[in-house]
Amino acid sequence: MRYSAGLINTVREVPSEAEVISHQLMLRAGMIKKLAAGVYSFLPLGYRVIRKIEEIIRKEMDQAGAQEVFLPVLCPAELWQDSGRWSVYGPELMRCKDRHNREFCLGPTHEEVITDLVRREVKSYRQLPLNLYQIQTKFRDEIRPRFGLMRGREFIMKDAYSFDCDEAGADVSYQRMKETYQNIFRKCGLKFTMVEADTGAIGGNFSHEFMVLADSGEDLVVSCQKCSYGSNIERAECLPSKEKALPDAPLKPVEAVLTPKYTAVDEVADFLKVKKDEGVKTLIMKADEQEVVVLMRGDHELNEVKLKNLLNAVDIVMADEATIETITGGSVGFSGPVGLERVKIVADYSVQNLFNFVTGANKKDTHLVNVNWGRDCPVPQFADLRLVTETDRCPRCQDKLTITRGIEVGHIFKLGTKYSKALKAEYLDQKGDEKTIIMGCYGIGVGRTMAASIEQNHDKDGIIWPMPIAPYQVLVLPTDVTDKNIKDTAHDVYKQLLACGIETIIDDRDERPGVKFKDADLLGFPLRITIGSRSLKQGVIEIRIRKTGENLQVPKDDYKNRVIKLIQELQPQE
RNA sequence: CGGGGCGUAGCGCAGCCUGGUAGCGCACCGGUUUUGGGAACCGGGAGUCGGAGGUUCAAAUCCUCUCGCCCCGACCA
Repeated sequence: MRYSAGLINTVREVPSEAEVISHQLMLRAGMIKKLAAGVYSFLPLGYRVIRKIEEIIRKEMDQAGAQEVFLPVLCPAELWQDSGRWSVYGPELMRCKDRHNREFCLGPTHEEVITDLVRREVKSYRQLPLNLYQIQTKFRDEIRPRFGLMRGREFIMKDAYSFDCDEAGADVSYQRMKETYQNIFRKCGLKFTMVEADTGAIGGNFSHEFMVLADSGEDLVVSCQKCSYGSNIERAECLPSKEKALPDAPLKPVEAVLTPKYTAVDEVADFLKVKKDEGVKTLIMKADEQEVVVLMRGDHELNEVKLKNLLNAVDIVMADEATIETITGGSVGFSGPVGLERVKIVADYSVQNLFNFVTGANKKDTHLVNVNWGRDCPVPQFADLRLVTETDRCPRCQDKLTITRGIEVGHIFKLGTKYSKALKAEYLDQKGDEKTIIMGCYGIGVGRTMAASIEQNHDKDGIIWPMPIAPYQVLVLPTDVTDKNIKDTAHDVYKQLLACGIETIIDDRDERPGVKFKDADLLGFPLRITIGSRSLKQGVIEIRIRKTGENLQVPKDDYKNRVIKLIQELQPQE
């Protein structure tokens, strides 16, 4: 590729729309361009990266025995009504109507479509197991598209679906995808970690996420320093807190204390001279329009996903002021469990062992001290409802936990029969009995993987592409194309490398060297060969490694071998 | 959807408060000199000032409405 013939426009200044580094660099490198919020065009260099990631995915998926298909983006509403998700998916589903007023949606994921296909095609156990995948544009009308390719409303996703006769087979399929995903991300040159995850709107029994660790990540990843335990914080289990021995002395009588204007746990604890973990905070939530009171220890945070799963709710939000006042009869900031009737109360395990604790009085500017379960308020339902913190211990091995930010680039689910049952995807087994197919589904965000790679591989000068997904492996850079000797040598090197099957681009623009060096760094090609008067005089070829900044001077007759070797060395190690 | 911010040339911004010729830097086009880490000078093209309505002799500027975009929360590959 000749640079001068390419559509490559780099920009010096950071566009104001970009917050995270991958977004900034992709815009500055002219790899993507925004058309609308969360909707991006890929320009030639950017699209080359996408295609490289896609090819790695295809190769690994095919090797795992999966077959590629291509499903429609436009999906009829009926299928979604059958699965029940037409109403559940909410405004995130891009809906539209055709000229006959029939309803459709733009596929945000394809369980319905693929299950429909399979139920029509598969009749016998002889046709199973099956793993079908596609790489395609998905649509989700996200409330807030963010961070460029990281969270778009239109995005490229690889989605795969497995179909098995029984649980054992489904486990094998799941396991195979788990390994395949690790291969894919490793071959893309990413550092990642696999964690347990919540199943969310897709549903199913259990799932794993593949996380690229990066500060800009939207997820929090909990991992054990000792064993292999890793989990999305949404799912991370909390070990029950150590039991506090009940006091020998009889429980103290409840007392109301004036705490004017103090609503925050910190303030109340300070004011009453107690520790934060000696108080119970009371959250009034709405779970699908049903009010529920949640009790947490003062120093803990609610994990909304756990609450959602406990209540089997679709949507959880904080109740508004009016609702809180109706339920508690008091003002916001002074809620407590005492005297609450006719409302569901759930509490985190950590408050189970508290006694003589502090809580709101459901009365303005008032808190209660020495509250005790049973005596002063009903004993609520206890459950694991809180967010893990770094002071918690690993639920598997009791060692220390760390919490880091991560970008979810892949997610695999064991679905079970959620969709096959709803859509009646069945087969006949050996005995001729009708059985429901067991499913799994497996997603990879292709654009997000590209963004995550940049988050992980960049420096102050720009992108540093891992070799396997770089738009070009080598950039040949003549410092001055008006010098015939330099120009001819550069073109010769360029042709030689192409002849070796190396993906090469030559910066044949009539620009000053500084401009070309800056662009080379920004665009992030792994290897750069500089042809200038300096190296010509010395009779050497100069190879620069983007990642390390190392400059190699190699003999003219050996440079091809060196380039080939360097390309190999820069491949991810097995 | 709630909270905050921003819409002026392809990009980054000034001008708005106090109404009166639409500006700067980068990028782009032509020219001269330059050429190993974002060159200098000369000349040039490019703008419905997000949109609609209003106030006014006069609106980028004041008022009302509206649309878009970005950031913080709920969603997720």
